[in-house]
Amino acid sequence: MAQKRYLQIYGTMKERIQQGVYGVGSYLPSENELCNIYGMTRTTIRRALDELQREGFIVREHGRGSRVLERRQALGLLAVKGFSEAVGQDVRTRFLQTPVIGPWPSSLPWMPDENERGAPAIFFERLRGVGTDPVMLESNWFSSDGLETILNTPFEEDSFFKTLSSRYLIEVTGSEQELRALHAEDKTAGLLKIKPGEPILHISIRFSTSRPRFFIYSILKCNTAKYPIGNVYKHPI
Amino acid sequence: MAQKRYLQIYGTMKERIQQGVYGVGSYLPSENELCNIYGMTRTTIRRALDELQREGFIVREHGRGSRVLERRQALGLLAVKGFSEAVGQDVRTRFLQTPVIGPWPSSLPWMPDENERGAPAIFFERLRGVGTDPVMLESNWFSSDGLETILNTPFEEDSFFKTLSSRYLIEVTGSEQELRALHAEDKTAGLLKIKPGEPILHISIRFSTSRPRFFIYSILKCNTAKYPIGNVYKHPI
DNA sequence: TAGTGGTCTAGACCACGGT
DNA sequence: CCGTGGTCTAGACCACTAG
Repeated sequence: MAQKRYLQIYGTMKERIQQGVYGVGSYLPSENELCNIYGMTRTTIRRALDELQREGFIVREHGRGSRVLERRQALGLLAVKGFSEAVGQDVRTRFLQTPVIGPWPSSLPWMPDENERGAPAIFFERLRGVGTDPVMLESNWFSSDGLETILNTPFEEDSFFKTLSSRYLIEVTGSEQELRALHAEDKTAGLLKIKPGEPILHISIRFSTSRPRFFIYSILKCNTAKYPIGNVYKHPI
Repeated sequence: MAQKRYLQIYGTMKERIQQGVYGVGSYLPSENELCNIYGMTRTTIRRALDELQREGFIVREHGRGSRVLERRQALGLLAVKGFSEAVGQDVRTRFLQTPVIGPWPSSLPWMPDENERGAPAIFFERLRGVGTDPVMLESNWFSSDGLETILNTPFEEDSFFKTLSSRYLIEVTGSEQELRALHAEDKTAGLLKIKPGEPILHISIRFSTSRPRFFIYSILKCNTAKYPIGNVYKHPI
């Protein structure tokens, strides 16, 4: 085998996207067409497209096709995944603010669209720590439209996403993130027990969901001095 | 369909790993055994295991099996992928130090093992920028053992990884990363044209390769003020 | 050599989007 | 209704590990 077949098609498609043969916003040939063109089965074609999607070159749209995405201005270095209760064993959570109705924040990398701003936001805030060390301040916003009842009942198993799923049948389908290193403001510094101005890692996330035009916005402010954010990754490609 | 079958098996295996039914360092039942146990085909089983691997719960070992990994001390929030020339279009690179023989650094999250320290390190450093803005200082170390000839010849297409691959047949197979927000030291601040003490995002990476016990260590110091690190991710699960 | 994971084929049926 | 992507089956052959 000279090269893996899914790598051939992956490389070809990536090249053509970068060269503009398949322009931003346009659709790739359908999976069945690619099968015929390249003489591979759908499994192999799909494997290549899966990786292109993971790297943010395309999105698959059920019933429509695979659309070419705009390359982002930010440095595309990290393939980031969502929450998925990935925090470890010893993590403790304390509510600083249980869900309340409030205004939308002004400091997000993504502006909530008109549809979302039609209803006020629901906001909640938690402090997460390992043992007795506070390490992360988590702030969350989402549209109250249709979710007012979440104000009156506690989360299931302390998990917001599980509650969304089981009570409202809303599933997280994707996320978009930005990482920044910033000075800690006084409030954050106090909560994380560090000096104001110390560097803090800000992770801003926009979760997309199975409910159209419903997003969840989160800002995580992490003290990485003792617990850096980390992971292992084995390249599938 | 009550639930997708690959999600069933994914959830079951994840639960058992977290509960210690499959302890750290042990091997999961083989893919064929799982097929029989759960009455699914290998494709479906493998899809679940693929995701567990992506999230860092297991590693697949060709010819041996799927081994359960230790959950890391760091907060496991990001599934991070490697370089893969992911930096954008306008990115310019300037060598601050072309490859030279030198001592191993002392400030890495992972200590090079005895085998690697048997030979001195090769070090090189680059400044990467978008247009005229410097945004990232990249420092790299790896063992000189068998790679001395890399000192005398420029990289192919400016890419270290391409050079490794074509000239030494060494491929990157995985990476491990840690993210920290830190104060900029004077030297870094000068190069990135910011004030000393400003917050800087440090990304420490250990690349593993197809050559056993040969790793590449990188530290990226990023000024995220203008260009945050970012990405999109569509959850496959 | 036996067993494992890695790649690939050739189908099937379903859910979704647009006509 | 048809074409799209999403899930799944039932095989095949290969490459790697270990006894």
